[in-house]
Amino acid sequence: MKDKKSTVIEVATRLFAEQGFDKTSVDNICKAAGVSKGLVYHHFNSKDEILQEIFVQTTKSMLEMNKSVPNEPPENQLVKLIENIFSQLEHDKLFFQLNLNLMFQPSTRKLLSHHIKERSAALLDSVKKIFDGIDPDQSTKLSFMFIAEIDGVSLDYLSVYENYPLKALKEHLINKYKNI
Amino acid sequence: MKDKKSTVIEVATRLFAEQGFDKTSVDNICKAAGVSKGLVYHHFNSKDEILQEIFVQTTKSMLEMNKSVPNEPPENQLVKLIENIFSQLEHDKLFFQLNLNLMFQPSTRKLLSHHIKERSAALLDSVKKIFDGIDPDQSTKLSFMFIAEIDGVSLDYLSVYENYPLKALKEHLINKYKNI
Amino acid sequence: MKDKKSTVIEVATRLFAEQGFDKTSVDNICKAAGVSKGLVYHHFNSKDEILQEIFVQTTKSMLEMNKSVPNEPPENQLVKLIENIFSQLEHDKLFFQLNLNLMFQPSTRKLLSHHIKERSAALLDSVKKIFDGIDPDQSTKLSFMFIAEIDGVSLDYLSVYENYPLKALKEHLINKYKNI
Amino acid sequence: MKDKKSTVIEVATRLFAEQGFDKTSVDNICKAAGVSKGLVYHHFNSKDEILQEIFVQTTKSMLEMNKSVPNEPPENQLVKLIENIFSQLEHDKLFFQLNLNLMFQPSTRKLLSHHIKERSAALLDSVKKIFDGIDPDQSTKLSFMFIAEIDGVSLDYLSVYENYPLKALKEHLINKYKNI
DNA sequence: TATGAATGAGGGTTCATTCAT
DNA sequence: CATGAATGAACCCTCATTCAT
Repeated sequence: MKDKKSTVIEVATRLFAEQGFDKTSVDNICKAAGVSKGLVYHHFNSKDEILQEIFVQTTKSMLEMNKSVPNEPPENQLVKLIENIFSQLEHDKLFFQLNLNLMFQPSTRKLLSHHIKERSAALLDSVKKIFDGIDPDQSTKLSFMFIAEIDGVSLDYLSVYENYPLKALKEHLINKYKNI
Repeated sequence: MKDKKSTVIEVATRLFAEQGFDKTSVDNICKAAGVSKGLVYHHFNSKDEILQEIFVQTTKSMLEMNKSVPNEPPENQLVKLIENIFSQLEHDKLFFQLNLNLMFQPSTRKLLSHHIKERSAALLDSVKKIFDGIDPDQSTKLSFMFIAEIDGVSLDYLSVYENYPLKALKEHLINKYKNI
Repeated sequence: MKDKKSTVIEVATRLFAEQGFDKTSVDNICKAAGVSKGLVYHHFNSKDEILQEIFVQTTKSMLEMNKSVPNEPPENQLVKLIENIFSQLEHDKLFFQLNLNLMFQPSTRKLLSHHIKERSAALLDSVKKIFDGIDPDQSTKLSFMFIAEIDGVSLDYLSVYENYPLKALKEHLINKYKNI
Repeated sequence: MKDKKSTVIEVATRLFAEQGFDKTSVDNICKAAGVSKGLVYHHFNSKDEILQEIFVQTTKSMLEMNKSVPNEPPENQLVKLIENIFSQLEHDKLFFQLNLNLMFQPSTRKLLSHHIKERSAALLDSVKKIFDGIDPDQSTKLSFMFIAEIDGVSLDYLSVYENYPLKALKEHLINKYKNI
């Protein structure tokens, strides 16, 4: 049988993604997870702490996903990275949506500010390593631009436009970066 | 003396931006605006309605800001649009932050979904009109890409990275689009 | 009809006296006072604040009770004071019991520490003024002794011994002080 | 190594004295004592039972402290008793404070009512035996007065006045009783 | 003896909303 | 237009106690 603490984390992650952190009560989580309130507060000191644990786990899996393959030429790494991200985008919308709303909602932002900084720096670093192999002089600017493109597409796809031409934009970006 | 209803809207806008919609109570608004609860509920049927009125106003001023100048060549229009947006980004961070968190927080998203769709369509339309003058075959894709770039930069600048190289990215985009 | 805020204060005073502060829930108070929780929190910021308001009121009425009559000889003042206090002791046990448990229970002590200091100083001052008219050199010591006797009798009568010989001790003290 | 049950008693005594019975959770005790909840509930049936055991122990040591020396003249016994109590008062404030708040807080009062009666009667009895040797006709009244003086001084010293003239009052009482 | 996961009732507090004035 | 008292449901959290291991 699965660890109850893990169950709580899983359920909470889903509910936070679907309804938002503030609109998800601890009671919601308990009922959805089939556990008592006491159990939740036995494993976590507060609702905030549940969120923080989720964010840290999420960061780990994002970094895992973006791990570059150092032996390949940088252009290939970029292409693979793009393919990776777009594939995830399609298959785990909720996961990305959660991260967007955690980062932009003032209440959760404050709560996670330290973790957000760490994660962002790590992601930038990982992209910059690739661009250092392409154009060291402009690698910072290019990295920020690359990240902005990814973030912008994600945002528009996930939260703005229905019928978003995700595939077309993926091809567009792959074409742009494979011959950069 | 200023209209009390307008005062409420102004104060609510600021508080929603600073603290988030859910964490701002009607009482907060009343105290900050120096009016009574009765007054607020005389002008608005609910807290949700305050938010909707804010969103509609915000949409108007965003469209105003993005209004193209039809007589100029499309490249110039793009450049002017970019300059416009980046200038606003710098001078009214709170305004953009509010829009980000309203759109990505599930609770407010639902509330505003109709208005969000309208606004997004209008913005897309206004950009697409310009790209139609450049490359009608790809204007949709190019418009989405353009919007993604703007949105991504905004998002990273406003909510992710401290010391974001906003100016460098502005120049980068202007260079990209002025000779497209 | 009586002010609901006053009703809450009255009911809370009684319940705190009967059950203790910690064992009296806000819900208890609401039900006993026939008001809603919202009403209580509309008038008081917290349960603690209710207690503080009660303590301040109590202090006022204690000082009122101990007000000396400056034109009389000090011995008479002492006798009147003793008679006053013993009469109150008999007729308002709950009132004194409340004050005892508020002052000795660590949680309420902390909460009220400032008010407790003020009250104690005021009471001491009021007694010392009388003893200054009897023996200025020893007035401090005599005041503390007098207060200790009163406090000790109160305490033993209210909270220790059933069948306490309150009258006999009153006579004893009156005899002691009328010819001091 | 010390008995774990004794450790629990010691820790609980300290915490009850510092924070009050109601504000001390079983979990507080467990953590401070370095034992598990299961262990505590193995040795005690309930939190209340811990308190009762503490009170009984406390009573024993109080009676021990007040034990009179029958062969001496009663005046000397009184003086020795006063010196004993004041010495304890100075050196173990927490111990006395605990007893005060246990006796005056309604919730703990009820719980301990039987033990409180027993203790009080025993103390009165032990004092009365001395006064019987001085003035059998008035020994009851004198005993209650004596106890009231001691209790009043303790109460004011422990819980009311900072900078209490404890020594002066001790001398005052010793002078009063040594030539009674 | 000893652990700590698990329960569930109840605690203090917040808040959108209503309504008499 | 304007006030603010009043409601009641919901929220986060605490805690004495139980029990499988």
